[in-house]
Formats: sequence, C-alpha cells, structure tokens
Amino acid sequence: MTDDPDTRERILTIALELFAAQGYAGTSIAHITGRLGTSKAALYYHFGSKAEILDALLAKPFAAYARLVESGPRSPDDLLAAVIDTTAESHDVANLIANDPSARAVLRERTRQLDADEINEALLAELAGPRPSVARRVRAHAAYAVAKQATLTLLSATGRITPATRVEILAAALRALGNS
Amino acid sequence: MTDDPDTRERILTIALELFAAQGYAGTSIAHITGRLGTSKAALYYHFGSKAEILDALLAKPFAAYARLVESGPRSPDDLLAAVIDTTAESHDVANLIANDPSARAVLRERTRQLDADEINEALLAELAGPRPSVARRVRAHAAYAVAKQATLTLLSATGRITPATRVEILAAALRALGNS
DNA sequence: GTCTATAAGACGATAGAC
DNA sequence: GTCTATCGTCTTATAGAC
Repeated sequence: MTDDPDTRERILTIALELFAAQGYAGTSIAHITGRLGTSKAALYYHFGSKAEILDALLAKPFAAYARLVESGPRSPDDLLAAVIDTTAESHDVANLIANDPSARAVLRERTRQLDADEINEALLAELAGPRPSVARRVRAHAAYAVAKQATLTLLSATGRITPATRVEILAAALRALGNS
Repeated sequence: MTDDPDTRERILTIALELFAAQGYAGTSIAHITGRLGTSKAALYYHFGSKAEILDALLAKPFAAYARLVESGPRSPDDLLAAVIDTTAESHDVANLIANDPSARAVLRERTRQLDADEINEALLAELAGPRPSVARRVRAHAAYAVAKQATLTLLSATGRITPATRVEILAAALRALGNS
C-alpha cells in the first residue's frame, strides 16, 4: 500500500459534509484542506482532481442504485422498500446526486455508466408497469417521491429512520401508488 | 425609468436557466454575459452583485410560498392543492430553492425573512395537525413529498401539469396522508 | 506522505470613456 | 446602457524539497 487509507477517508468525510452544505462547485480544495489540517498538495497526493473526490464519494451508492435497477421486476412492495433502504443507507450522497446541479453537471461529462436520471427513469417505469395510463404514471411518480424524498426529509428532520418509520413510509408510498 | 427592462429580464431568464443546469456557484457572470452577448460591466449596470440576481429570481416565488404559510389553517385538500399549484407555477425556481446547496448557502446569509426550510416546516406542521403521532408526522412528510416532488419530476418529464394530472397528484397525496 | 511555493487562469466587481 | 481595461482575490493543480 502506498496510500494512507486514514487520510483518504478523512478527505471523503469532510468533502461530503462540505459538498452537502455548500454544493460541489461552492466548495474549494482549500476549504477541504482547511478542515483537514494539511496543505492542498497533500490532498492531491490522494486524489488526482476535485472531480475524483466526487467520483469516489458516489461510487458505492451509485452501484447500489444500479443493482436496484438490474435486479429486475419484482412487486411494488419490494421495489419501494428497496428504494427506501438504499436511500436511507446513503442519504447525504443520495441527496448530492439527486439535488446538487453543479455535481450533476460534472457527472454528466464524466460518467460512462447509467446516470442518475436513467436510474430514476428505470425504477419509475418498473413502478408504472407496462403500457401505463397517464394516471398510472402519475401514481408511480407519487409513490417514488414518497419512498425517496420523504425518506430524505425525515432523515434530516429526525436523524434516523426507525423500523416503525420505515413501515409507515412504505405504507404511504403504496397508498400513493393506488390499489390497481 | 433609467433602466432597460428588456435587458434586465433577459439576464434573469438566462441566469435561471444556467443556475438550474449548473448551480448558482457553478455559473459565472462571464457565463451569463456570454449568452447575453454583452460585457460583464453591462450586467453590473442592472444588478449590483451576483447575489442580487438570485434575490430577484427568488422574490416572487418566495412570496408565494410565504403567503401559503400565512393564509393559515385549512383542509389538507386545500393545502396540498395550493402546494401543487405554487410549485408548478415556479418550478425552476422552486427547484433552485429546494435543491441547490450553493444557492441555499448564499440565501442563508442574506435573507432576513422566513427561509425555505421554515416554510417547509410550517406547512408540514399544518399537515400533521396538533400534537401529531410519529405515524402522522411520517404521513405528512409523505403527502408533502408527493405534492412537491412528484409535481417537480412530472413537470420536468412531461413539460406541463394538465388538469387531469393535477387531480391525480392531489389524490395520491391525500392517499399518502391517510384517512384519519 | 506532506511540505512550501507558484504557475496559470477564472472569478466577482469597478473605473472611466463613450 | 454599454464598452474596454483592469484590480485583487480565489481557484485548480503542479514542481520540487524533505
């Protein structure tokens, strides 16, 4: 190992916190190293560029969402539960992918894989079912909004998702989807 | 009038588009004037700073949301319908306030009024009702997520919210809220 | 692995002419 | 109202010593 895994991890932790608070573009390398307590050059030993930090941050949650897509057709119940869990597991990063336009703009030019929008579309399509009516598509969007956004806002309001809360979110998402 | 209202409006239109695509911090004044076809100095005749552009962009939608809070207690039906309409009316700006961390960071230091989070909290509290149970709070978050986020994603997916779509979103939000 | 120093350019904003 | 030119600062990123 030529790398110090500790410093690398600390950079990622600090970067995530600052990106979440001020956005990717609004956070400078100097900002990060200010908290880290080292020079900027030290950071560039661990990461080749600012965008690589973003990549490293997103790699794991991104893979988790991609797995969600690839594991194919299942009941709305199972799918929505999986969305809630995956979102809760990586909520700060999920927020970053879903929300920060500057982070999204950078990823647009970098990522060769399925991007965040494509993942959303695939899950939405699975929720809506084959040849969905307009109403059915709206319901899919509604259920997805509950599973993803309500999980995110509840997480930031209460700190964590208890099992009881998880059950309630899932039930609300299923009600939003309707009993077709 | 010493001002050219046309140029001022064009700046706001271009700025909103770029802020939405790349974030507030990710968009430079040179970027905006590049599209505008003038010098940077010309822009600074119309706006005293970059933050003032953001202020001007947010003023109207922000006031609409604030009115929503101040118009006080009403049925969940009416409240959720108002959230859907207010969100649809100003969707790019609503997205900016809700999502872009760099825009939010700037506003945090500028705005003396109710800020975006306080508006969300007030509407959430009204939806949850007095002394809500945990389940009731989760349901309020779920309904609010539908009214706000589903409206936003449907708008960007389909271009506009038809009356039929509006009815479906509202119905899904009310189902998510539950029949207490 | 971390340092100091600095390159090279983008950034927000202003001065002063027209 | 818009221009050219510029100020001072911040930015990403690198060179080279330790």
